[in-house]
Amino acid sequence: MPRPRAAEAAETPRRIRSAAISLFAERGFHGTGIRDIATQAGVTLSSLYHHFGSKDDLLVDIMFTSTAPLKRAADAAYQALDTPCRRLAMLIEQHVWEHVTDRLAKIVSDTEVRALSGERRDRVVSLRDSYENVWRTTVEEGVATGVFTVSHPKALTIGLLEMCTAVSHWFQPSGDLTLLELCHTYADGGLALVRAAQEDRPVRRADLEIGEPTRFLLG
Amino acid sequence: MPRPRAAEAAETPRRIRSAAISLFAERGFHGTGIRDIATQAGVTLSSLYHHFGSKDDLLVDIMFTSTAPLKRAADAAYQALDTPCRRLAMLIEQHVWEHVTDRLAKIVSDTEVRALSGERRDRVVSLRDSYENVWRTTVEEGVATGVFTVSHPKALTIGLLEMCTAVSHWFQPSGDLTLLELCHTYADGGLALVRAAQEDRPVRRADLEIGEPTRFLLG
DNA sequence: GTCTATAAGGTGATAGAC
DNA sequence: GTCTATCACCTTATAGAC
Repeated sequence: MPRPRAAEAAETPRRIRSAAISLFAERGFHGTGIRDIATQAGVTLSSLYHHFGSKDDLLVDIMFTSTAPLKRAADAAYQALDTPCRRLAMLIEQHVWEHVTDRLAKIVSDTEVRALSGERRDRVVSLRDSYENVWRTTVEEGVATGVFTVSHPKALTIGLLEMCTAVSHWFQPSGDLTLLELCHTYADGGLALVRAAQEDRPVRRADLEIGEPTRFLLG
Repeated sequence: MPRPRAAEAAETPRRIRSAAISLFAERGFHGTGIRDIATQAGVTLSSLYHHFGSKDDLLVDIMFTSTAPLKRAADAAYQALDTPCRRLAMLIEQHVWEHVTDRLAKIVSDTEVRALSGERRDRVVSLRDSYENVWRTTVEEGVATGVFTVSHPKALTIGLLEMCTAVSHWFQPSGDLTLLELCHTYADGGLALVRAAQEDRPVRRADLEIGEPTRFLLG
């Protein structure tokens, strides 16, 4: 018994998208030819253009397909959990989890925004901003209630986000460190980070008397 | 009185390098044409090829010129300071300082390694590894002496490094937050991070009962 | 050291048959 | 929906005069 035609038809764009993701992640958007994608997907050039209007459209499609689930999960977690600590921990763990399980698409989403321009770029940036706003809101509410103590919340929040994003570039699960352990470790790290200005913290920069950062840089 | 000829001659490659840095940072290596660089530097195409053997050579030159001072400063700081806390704080502050004051070259160094291959790539990666080894060694010594308490040192060290690297992409000095304050804030953040598994830390992931990261992701 | 001119091949995208 | 063939352009790099 043959598969339904609709399922067969939907298979081709999926293969094209998958081929584009791995090539864009490895060589970059401008480093990848439209022919390379077609070849790796096992279709001809014209077939590719039948499913995607342009190379730019293909990139936008990849970015939305990659970012939208993360935004949905962030909204769901924010709604379901009830304290800044719980929300931030879950945001961190979801972000890390997705950036490992869907790592190639995440690399493309996080490095190739600059390849877009105009309205296409605006839509992608807008979705990413709405996702990051969940993080920012969570941190701000933690600072407002006093459970987070950090001297410059915005700076550390974006730093924390980038730290979690970067797992796409280096992490490989092993016996030493599974993906789940990585998520837990980064959640604890993030919670420590947003309390970095706690008064009674034992090790603080100001007590070290190390001078300023330019001390070994100039000359 | 005219300038010395040597200084005039050395000015042209400097202008070429500067033009290439800003274009590679903005559009990426493959998104930048060799003609764009020549035009922005105010020289002809052949003049560019007289100073740099190829587009790849130009990229390698940029990466070495950008990374070498950071490695030198890291070695100097490691030698001059005497505890893991002091060394790590200074490594963080130097890294952040350089990634802001020389931000375009750092963006190129950090995102375009994939554009290289073969021996050129090996040399660049080798220099970067030797720099990161100073960080790794510092964290390991802190763990060995017990002043750093972190469940997975490698994972948090590379995360911390990426967090500091990312300042190139977003930070702009302002009245709210100067570059020096950013350096200090990140040093304190880093010190909090490498003590994230401290037994008596008040807010810990395990106490939050939030479930696992897939809770809001599947379905 | 810098120039003009050009080689040699890759690029995104389309036309039109089947 | 998929194919072959092709257009118009852009790319890195080099040749050879001055």
